[in-house]
Amino acid sequence: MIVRTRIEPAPSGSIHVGNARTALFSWAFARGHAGSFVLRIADTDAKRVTEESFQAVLEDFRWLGIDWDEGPEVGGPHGPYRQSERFDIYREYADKLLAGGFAYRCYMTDEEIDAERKRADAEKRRPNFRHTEAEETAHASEGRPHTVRFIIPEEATVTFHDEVLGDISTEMGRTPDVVILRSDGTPTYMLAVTVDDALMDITHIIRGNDLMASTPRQLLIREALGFTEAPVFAHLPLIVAEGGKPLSKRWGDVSVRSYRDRGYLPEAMINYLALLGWSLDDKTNIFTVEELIDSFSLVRVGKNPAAFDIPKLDWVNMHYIKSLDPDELAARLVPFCEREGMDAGTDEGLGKLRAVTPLLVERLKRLDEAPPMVRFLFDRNEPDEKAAKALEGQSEYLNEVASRLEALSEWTTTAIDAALRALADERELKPKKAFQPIRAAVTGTLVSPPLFESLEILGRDETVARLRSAA
RNA sequence: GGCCCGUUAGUCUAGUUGGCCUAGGACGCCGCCCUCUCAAGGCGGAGACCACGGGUUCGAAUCCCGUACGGGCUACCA
Repeated sequence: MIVRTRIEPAPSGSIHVGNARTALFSWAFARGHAGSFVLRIADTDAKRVTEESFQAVLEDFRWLGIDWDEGPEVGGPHGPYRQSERFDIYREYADKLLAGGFAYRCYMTDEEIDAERKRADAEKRRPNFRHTEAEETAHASEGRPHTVRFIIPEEATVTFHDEVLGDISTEMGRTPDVVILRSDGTPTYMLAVTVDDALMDITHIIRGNDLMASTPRQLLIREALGFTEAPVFAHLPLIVAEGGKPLSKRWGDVSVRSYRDRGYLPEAMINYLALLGWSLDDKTNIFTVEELIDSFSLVRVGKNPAAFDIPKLDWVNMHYIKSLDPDELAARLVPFCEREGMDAGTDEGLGKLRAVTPLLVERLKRLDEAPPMVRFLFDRNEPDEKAAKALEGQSEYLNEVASRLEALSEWTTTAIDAALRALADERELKPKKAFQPIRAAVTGTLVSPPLFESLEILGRDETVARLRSAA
């Protein structure tokens, strides 16, 4: 059997980290089994889907390094891969269901449906949305709009095996007949996903646990449609916020894009996401995508929800930042610096960044932390409040520092270091007392990369000029 | 209300067939060291009666039952 997995995102802008994790596992599973990974766009509710949000989804996957063998832009033998382009197919299957007596037209208005739901609830039974034959003919001749509902056999107990959760058995007695075609003739998720998974020969349906409840219904539809071979199911534990609450916008940023914008590396996101609900072994925290693919297995996926923990993500990200070589890091820093108004994309700008990266690499958790640290190389900024305070009454000292630096025979970190320490010794100043005013004068802040190295990179003329002007 | 799922430290987890678990690793936290700021790094530490209550067993985090708590679904969203 050739393994085929898929991810089916709804294109509502940048993907949710939970979807990214699901995609990652589904993808890793396919890759690890020399199978195919299909990207299918769940845009049956086409009204609010924009081209922009569709592109955002593709871009997020590309950024993460998750590629697809079949799907938008690459095509494939089972296309099209946007459900909005497959409506005819779904209608055809809905007709089959109708013809086979597995579905019926429901002419009820929203009000009627509401009322029936309330009644059913009070009577502790499932709601009934069907019509008598007479009603149906009447409604049809009036041209009343209708949906198509799939009949859930009341006595059915659906059983399936889940690779993560084990055997699941569900009694369908109170599950209402499910809408498969909306009144405008478009299919719902329940129909589209079932038909597509079957038609596209998906062998392993790996998806979020929130969709587990829909599995029995999909199995029933599948069976009614005559698709005899059932796929393997694996429902992944949900990713939640601290306290086990749903990871919603309310909690904070949940889109992949927002993490990208804050300077998380794609390799770090992949690594961290893989740690949510899965583990390589009892002690490995850091691994490459290749290692993930090689060792990923559904058996090792946990059952319980995982909380998204930013501090740990930061730690993983820091690890990957450290592993970048200086040129690579400098290049990745450019957009973040430009965003903050620095002229970092030029040869000169890149040169400055390249020079400081060795100093930054040990102190960045996120790429977006770099701009404030390197700003002094691009602008002569006004001292901030704390820096201004550190400069008070330091005129004479700063002028002396400037003179000493001017007198240096060579402009190197070692020479600067020696000169400034010598001066501090002469004046019996503790290092901190001696160096903070200089840092304040030159960088405009009390927090910067190591001082002597920073001065060397800045250059003698600029350093001296800043010292004199702050004095 | 109904159907289904889950429950190891603040967090992610290891714990595959019950004994090597006096529960392992990581993040975070605390302390010390290093130190020109901020970090990083090194060393050490606290933190879990394995949700709770019953069983089964010579022996249970691991098996069974119940309870509590949490979550998902119960849409003409996916």
